Amino acid sequence: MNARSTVSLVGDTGRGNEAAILNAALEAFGAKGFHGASMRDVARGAGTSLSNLYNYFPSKSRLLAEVLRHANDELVTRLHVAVDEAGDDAAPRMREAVRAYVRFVVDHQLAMVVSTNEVRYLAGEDRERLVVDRDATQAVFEDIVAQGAASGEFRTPHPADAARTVLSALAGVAQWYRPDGRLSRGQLAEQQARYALALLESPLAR
Amino acid sequence: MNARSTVSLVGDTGRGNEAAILNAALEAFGAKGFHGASMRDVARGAGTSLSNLYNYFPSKSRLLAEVLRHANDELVTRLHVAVDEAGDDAAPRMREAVRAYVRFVVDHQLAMVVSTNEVRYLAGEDRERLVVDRDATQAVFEDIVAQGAASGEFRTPHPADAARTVLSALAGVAQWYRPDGRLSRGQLAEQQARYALALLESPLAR
Amino acid sequence: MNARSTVSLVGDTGRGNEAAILNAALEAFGAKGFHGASMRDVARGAGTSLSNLYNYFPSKSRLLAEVLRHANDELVTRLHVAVDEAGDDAAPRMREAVRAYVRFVVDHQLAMVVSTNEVRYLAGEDRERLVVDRDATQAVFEDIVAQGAASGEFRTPHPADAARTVLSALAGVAQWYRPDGRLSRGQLAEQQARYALALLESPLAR
Amino acid sequence: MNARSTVSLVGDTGRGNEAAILNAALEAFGAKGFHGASMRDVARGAGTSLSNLYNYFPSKSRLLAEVLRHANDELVTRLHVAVDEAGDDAAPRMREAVRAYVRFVVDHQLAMVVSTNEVRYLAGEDRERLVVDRDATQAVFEDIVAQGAASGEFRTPHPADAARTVLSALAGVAQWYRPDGRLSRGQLAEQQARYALALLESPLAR
DNA sequence: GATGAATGAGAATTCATTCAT
DNA sequence: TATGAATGAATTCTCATTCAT
Repeated sequence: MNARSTVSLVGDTGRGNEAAILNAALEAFGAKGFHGASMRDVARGAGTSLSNLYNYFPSKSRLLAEVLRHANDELVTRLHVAVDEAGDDAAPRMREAVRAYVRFVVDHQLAMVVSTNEVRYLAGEDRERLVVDRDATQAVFEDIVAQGAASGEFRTPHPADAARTVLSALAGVAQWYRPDGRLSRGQLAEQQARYALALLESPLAR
Repeated sequence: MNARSTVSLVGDTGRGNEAAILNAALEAFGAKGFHGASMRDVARGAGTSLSNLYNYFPSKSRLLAEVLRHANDELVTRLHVAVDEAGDDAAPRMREAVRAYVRFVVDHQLAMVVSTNEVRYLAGEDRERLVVDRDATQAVFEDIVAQGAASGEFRTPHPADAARTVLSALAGVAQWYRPDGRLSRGQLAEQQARYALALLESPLAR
Repeated sequence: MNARSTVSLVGDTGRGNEAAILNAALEAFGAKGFHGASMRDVARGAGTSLSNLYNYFPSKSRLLAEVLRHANDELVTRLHVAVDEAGDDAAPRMREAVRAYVRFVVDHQLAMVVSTNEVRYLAGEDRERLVVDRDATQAVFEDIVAQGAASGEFRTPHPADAARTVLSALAGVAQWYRPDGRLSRGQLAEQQARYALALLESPLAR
Repeated sequence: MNARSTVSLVGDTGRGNEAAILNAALEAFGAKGFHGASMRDVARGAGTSLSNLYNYFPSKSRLLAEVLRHANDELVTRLHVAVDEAGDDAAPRMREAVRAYVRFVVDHQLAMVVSTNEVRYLAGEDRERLVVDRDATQAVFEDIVAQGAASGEFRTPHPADAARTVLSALAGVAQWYRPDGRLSRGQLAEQQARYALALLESPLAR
């Protein structure tokens, strides 16, 4: 069984409609983009009134910021867990990082798409906080590539550039993935892991 | 000297302000996104009046469509020229395709960014026409990978998936590239070519 | 004393500014026509902001539709009441119908004028609903004429055509009536009743 | 054969596109109303350019004025001809006047509809000139009714009021007439003549 | 927390009209 | 006479946000 319906990004936060609003915002921003979606769209999706939105979030921008924060937190957490459990060698660590990333895309594709497409509309502190989160994700991959380059497991030069390229390839997955596609979640993860290791010129890549 | 200021995508079309409007639209959509940019922004950028825009394009959507058409036409043309001149073997053909793509990104980064981020706001016929153009780009890479897989030059299985992944990596370049960056245009192209060939498991990849 | 200032068509609806907006719309459409009047005109007349109009009516068309619906509802109601109280014979029933119609014109001339001149700008469901209402008015007159033709009270052939002609004559009243005119409300009604009965070739017409 | 396609109101005026523009304006104003129709609509209908319209008519208002003048001129002329040929007695004169009016409606329904619905948008001199024409039409009917009332042919009191009512009934014809209707042009004229004479309480009314 | 009403700014688009050619 | 390009004002409608309840 391939299909796996995307699950709400945010679970109950113990604060009334907050989770419903965040999830509705994710859906609205995903469907129409930040500027294309209106607060009315979000309210409708959350099943509450327009003005009640402002009891939870002071502005549309902050709403977007919170949505993206939830998405990135979850991704970073999953990456760290996966890598920590992968032992000490670079290749298996990279393999697990890719797997975790792909699984996140499959579970929360919309969150990834919105995260990619709408960050640009953040400004000020919100933007900075997001950049930090982004960098944390990037750092996970960079560290592994650097480690592998040092140990000889990866023969690619310029670890940072290579890591960035691996991440670009992974980000692409969120753009084209369809839950009813040919590959299962596991197969997709396996495939991307192979691409990544090959790109990094790991002799272990099958 | 690395920096190479991005050049206007559209040259004089022989019809009054048309080129100025298209270029201003590209800039506006690039800076603020399709919904974030207003027709006033475009008019201001083109140095004409708001209402005059509508003597050239019947709607904001069609304006976006034309911008994207110009961008994709140019890219597809460049790809075909590059590949045609690259001889018969898959690896050099892929290398030239990647180089041409990267050069286009460097010359017209904004066009690539807008093309990637704003296609989703097209609808109806405009969208379909764009999809056709997109598929043409993808086909160039797929054909090369398939040829290389058949000849043994590339050992990666699933040529279509691999081609798509290469393109994702390339699309990423447009998102982070800065003209004042560390790598020259040529170095950047070279690097991406190496990543692509490695990813495709070409034994020739250094 | 003849003059009788036209009274607001719509009384308080229990929903904020709704009645004020409907009455302002009636006045604006009456003064400048549907396309000649702007939503700004309506807002100004209703003493509210332009955008607030859209909290009550989703579009200018729907606003027109509601205005016309109120007008026609009132007319049809008055006609039915008048006819029901007029006994069983066709001639007095026709006389009362005409009287009621004329009284409505005098009380709500603007509503009648707008109703006549602007229906054409309705479309879709709104138009259909209005046509139904219109037909109800026409049916009142047709039924009476048909009854009178059957009983011999009216000697005109083609009851439907004759009824339509009577209604045309009555509709004309709304176009030229001025409250400060020569005839009182009662005299005007009497006169029109005489014309109608004569047209229908009733021997009772004096 | 009933159907009789409405014929262009204005024939060649010996001045380039003038007739085409006037007829296109009639059609546009008829279809969408004065304010609902744009000069672009008129230009399209006339097969010429927007700006060329202004070589013939200095403004939209004047264009409307000219259209209405042509329509009313033709109607008044037809009425005078018909009445002059009808002998000296009031009843046959009225009959011929009604016939001529109905024939005009059938031949140029659109002109009548526009004439009725859009006069209100004229202002200043244009309006005054139209009112004069209107009054000429009304005078034709009033004179006949007055003559008949004096001679005893019509027993209705208040000749001016009665004449106005007859005209209202006739104006109604333009609003509902359809060329593919049940009645032929002749039958329609006959029927309306009967209604008019009956309304006027002429003993000769059959 | 929750709501409905309210608002000013701004959106895309259309308009009648002008002008240089 | 004819045109295409241009424009400023106005159009309908939507927006994010506020506020009294």
